Amino acid sequence: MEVTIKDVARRCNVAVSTVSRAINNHPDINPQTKAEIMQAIEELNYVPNNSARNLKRSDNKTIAVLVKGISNQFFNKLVTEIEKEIRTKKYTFFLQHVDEHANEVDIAVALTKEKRLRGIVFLGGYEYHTKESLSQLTVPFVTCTTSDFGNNEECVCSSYAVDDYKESYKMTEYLIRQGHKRIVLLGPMEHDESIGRRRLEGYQAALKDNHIDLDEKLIRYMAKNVVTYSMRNGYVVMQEALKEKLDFTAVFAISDLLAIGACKAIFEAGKKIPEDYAVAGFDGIDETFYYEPSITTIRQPIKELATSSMQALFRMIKSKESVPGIIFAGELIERASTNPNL
Amino acid sequence: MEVTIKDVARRCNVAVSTVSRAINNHPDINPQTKAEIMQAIEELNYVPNNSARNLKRSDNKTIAVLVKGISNQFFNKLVTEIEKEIRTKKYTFFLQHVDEHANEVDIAVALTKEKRLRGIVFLGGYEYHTKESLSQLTVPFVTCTTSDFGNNEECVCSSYAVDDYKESYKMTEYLIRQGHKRIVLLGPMEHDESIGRRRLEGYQAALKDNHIDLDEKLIRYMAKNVVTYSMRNGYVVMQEALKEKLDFTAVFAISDLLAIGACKAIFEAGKKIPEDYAVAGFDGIDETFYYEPSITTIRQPIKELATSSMQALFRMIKSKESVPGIIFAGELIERASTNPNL
DNA sequence: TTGTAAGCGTTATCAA
DNA sequence: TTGATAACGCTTACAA
Repeated sequence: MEVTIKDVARRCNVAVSTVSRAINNHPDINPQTKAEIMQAIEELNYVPNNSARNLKRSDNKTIAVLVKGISNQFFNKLVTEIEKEIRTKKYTFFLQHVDEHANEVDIAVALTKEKRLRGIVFLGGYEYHTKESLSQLTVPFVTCTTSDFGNNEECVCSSYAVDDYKESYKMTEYLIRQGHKRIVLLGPMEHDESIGRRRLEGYQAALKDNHIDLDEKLIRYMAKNVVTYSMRNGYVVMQEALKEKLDFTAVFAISDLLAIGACKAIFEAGKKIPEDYAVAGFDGIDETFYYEPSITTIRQPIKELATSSMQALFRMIKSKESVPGIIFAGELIERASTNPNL
Repeated sequence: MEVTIKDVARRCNVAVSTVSRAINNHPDINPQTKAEIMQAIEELNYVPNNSARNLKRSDNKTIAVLVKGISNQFFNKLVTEIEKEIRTKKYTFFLQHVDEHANEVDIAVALTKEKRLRGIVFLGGYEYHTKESLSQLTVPFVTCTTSDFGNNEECVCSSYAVDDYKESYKMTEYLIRQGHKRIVLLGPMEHDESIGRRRLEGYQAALKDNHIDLDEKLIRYMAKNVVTYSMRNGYVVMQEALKEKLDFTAVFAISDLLAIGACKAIFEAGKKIPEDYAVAGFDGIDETFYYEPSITTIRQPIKELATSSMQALFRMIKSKESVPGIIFAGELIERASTNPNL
């Protein structure tokens, strides 16, 4: 059997409450006694049972991170940063991937009860949830990379993301200024209501504002039955477009991984980047730099996204009041995939 | 306050034990009563408190996955598969990254007590641990991608990995047969005692068996102060080698990410792949296909690694007896980065 | 088939 | 400063 607080108490000839005081840094304890207890704990290799603690304590210090959809490099980096922040604050980090088609809020509600969460981080996911489901979320939460969940006046929450519409607009306009008029959009799933849609809208708006007629054929939705936002998806969709002999001079993919897949399809068709087709992505993952040619992209500030999300979450856990979120600026990084002079 | 089992019992005019029987699928319960209870649970939105359950139950169904060192695409894919397996079996998945320089076994021991783990999965990590520290591991564990932990007769454990030595030997020999005699090894950290070392040894052995003198200058250890096994590390080390005007015709990187970094450095130096330098990697991540040119690599069977590890772990949790591990064969995938005809 | 009650390992309250 | 003890929410003998 595992060693418990009782064993420690027995060993030191003190009551369990005294041991508890020692391990929890209570003020009213004799330093001498405490020292002895800590010594015994060391010797016995005692580690408090978390379940018992959580059962008793009101403050079960665990934070869940729910990642919606398949996790890729971008999310992984974000998660890694978040995990660090959580551990630094001595909270327990609990990660769960949630299926593309599942309702992350329902899962969060159940998880909160089951694990007595203190806070939740939502990564990715849809933007709109009903008031009813949201009001069931009794702990503070932050949405990261997705601006917010819609009707959430009653919740303690905050959100941290770039303005997907604006950044997408920025990239499209950049391509237009590079002289492109026929820009393929490697876009979201059809009927997407989330960040993918925002990016699509930014593209459309930029074209319009620059008096370029929107050609629906240039909008290529993500392939079904292929992982969303993946290299493979970009590859498949681009192959299709090339096979159709679609007329275009540039590709704007709404994620870097899609962009990489598209590049491969283009190379396999015997074309050059950027001479035949310019290619740009979105997210700013490291791969874009290392690809040959390096790929133009919008860099999302991952570190800032992670730290400010967590800062807000911890603040809300303390104050039980929502804090204002932040819209971060993305950075357009121009590289050789859209500019032969680089 | 959260709704508890008592609330459900009260609502149904039954005892808590009856409710417990209902939620735990005990046979001795009136189906009618059970139905009513389930109905009430639904209505009250009741979710059992995990901590209380775990405290009472002997079988706290959680499995921890410890990832050593920074996590990259390769590990992420593996972890995702493992998470799926764990959830399928209705276990709780608990992920923790452990620092490159920390002792993962010590962490596992503490975690086991704290969270009452039923099993552990070690990903990456060093190969040798002392008998004493290992004997403290009271729950079954599997090591995945690292052959084993050395002295572990007393543990309930198993291991799943490719033979790093052999696969590395295979790749080196392949490059030799392609006509290369001066092959740069983008190798492990200096003093590495883990898989990196195995791969280095495989390289050395292949050269020797093919009567090629080993030139120490061709062995490039990983850069310190840069994330290990990362694109950046390969990039930096390759830049260095090129600046030295090192004489070589091929590069064998002991990870795909290193290989990609190396490719970039080569391109930036104005050289061609594979015409000037052939490049090969190790692991078989998707990026190697999408890179231009596609990169020759050794594919590790991620899916099989994950499923067989977990199968073994579950079996050991049941039987409390070690099961034999498996050494998987890697697959050499020849691509354009080493063969201009592809 | 159901209810009663003990106990899992902690922390917190109260009294000493 | 310390100790005894109730309680946290659940499972499980055992009794009914």
